[in-house]
Amino acid sequence: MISQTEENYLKAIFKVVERGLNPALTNAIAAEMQTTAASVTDMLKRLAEKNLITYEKYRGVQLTEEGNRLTTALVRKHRLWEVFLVEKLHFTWDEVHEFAEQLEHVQGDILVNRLDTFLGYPRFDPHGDPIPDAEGRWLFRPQALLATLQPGDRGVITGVQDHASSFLQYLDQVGIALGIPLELLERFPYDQSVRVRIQDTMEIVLSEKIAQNLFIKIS
Amino acid sequence: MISQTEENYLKAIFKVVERGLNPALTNAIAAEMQTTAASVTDMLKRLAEKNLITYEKYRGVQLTEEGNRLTTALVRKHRLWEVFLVEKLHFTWDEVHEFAEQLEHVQGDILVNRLDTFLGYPRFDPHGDPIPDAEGRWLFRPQALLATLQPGDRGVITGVQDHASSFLQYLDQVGIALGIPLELLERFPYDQSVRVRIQDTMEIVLSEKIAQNLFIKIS
DNA sequence: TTAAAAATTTAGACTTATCTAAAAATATTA
DNA sequence: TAATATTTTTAGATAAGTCTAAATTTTTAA
Repeated sequence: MISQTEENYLKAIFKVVERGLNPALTNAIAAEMQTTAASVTDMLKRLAEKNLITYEKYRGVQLTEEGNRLTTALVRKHRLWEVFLVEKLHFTWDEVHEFAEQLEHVQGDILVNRLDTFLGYPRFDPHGDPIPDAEGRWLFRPQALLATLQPGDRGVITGVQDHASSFLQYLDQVGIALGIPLELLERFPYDQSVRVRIQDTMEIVLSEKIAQNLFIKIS
Repeated sequence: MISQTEENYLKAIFKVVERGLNPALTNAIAAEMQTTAASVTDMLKRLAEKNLITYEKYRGVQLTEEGNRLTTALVRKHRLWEVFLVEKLHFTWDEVHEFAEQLEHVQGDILVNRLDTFLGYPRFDPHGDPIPDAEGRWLFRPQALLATLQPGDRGVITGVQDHASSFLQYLDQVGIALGIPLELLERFPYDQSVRVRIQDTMEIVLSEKIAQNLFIKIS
């Protein structure tokens, strides 16, 4: 058996690694978990004891195969519940995180799989993140940050890197949502902000920070 | 804040009281929670400290108004999730308890209320138990145990007292489900078993134990 | 009404998860 | 490469929730 706290640590390690830090270091995990390095060290010993991570003192940790399997299942649950919350209960994409954080700890593979069926086997969550299937397989799609596109590039908005409510609400306000066509018109060298056309009609200017957090699938 | 364990104790107290023991005694709560009397005593002190129960040493406990409000909300959540699991995810009525036990601990009033709306404001769960509304109001309906009916009485099956899987699966097997018409044909004095007609067509014999756990709304 | 039985509480210990403060190891930079 | 800064671990405490065994209170029955 694995506790909810242990599950949260596994996810934190997964996120740190996903962000490019591999092996994941104690302080990075502590920041992700919003706790102290001492608490993290304690937990890393427990997780290593359970063979969910490999842990080398002062050198950081990596998920084992079993740790990876568990973490993938967690991410799958989290994202499927997010789809449920948005599509069935009509929450907005900035409201679902806290609920999904709780729902992901509900145990029982059959429940997740029935939920998956009920939702029609979605492969991406409301933020555009991929949802692994029941066997833990990920479906990645080619996408690039808006900040890396060149003027003239066109595509469709496929995801967000930052999940902060304030960011998502801003996107709602300016009319940006997943699936919307977008064309990069020009980049202003002074502050790296970009002028884009969305929905093939409206033109708006987005700051570099926004462009650094929007994923586009170039067509 | 209230922990999941505290929530489970509140529900256990609620069940013991519902069953007719008021105030609820330590041993009855211990049996319900499948733990020791000593652990229960510890927890009763904590719950009394938080003003969720009134606790008199050696004399048992009662829910306070606040304790009752919290417990009602828990029962509401549990039963609404059961409806979701049966109606949307197509689980059977004997499969839903364990999942609902976990889902009921997910925090956030708005989530429960959205779920209620999504499900169409059901007032009874898959076992026929009433679901309190968002204001904590219960809707009771007149119903009697099959064991208390007289030959010639007719009605509709409205609920089960026992929720054990084996009982529910037996009912499935003999064709008994909520909403089905039933007529008591005769009671055999030897063992108090009953012969009934269901669906206005099929005749079956049910043991006294079954009759003691089936609720009928007499028409 | 008093002795025995049953129920309940207390005492003390254990586990998980957390913290602060101090010690140790690693990394950085002069 | 030696001194300093940073990171990480250890040591020792605390709180929640649990347990067993012993003590206490209440109930039952002779």
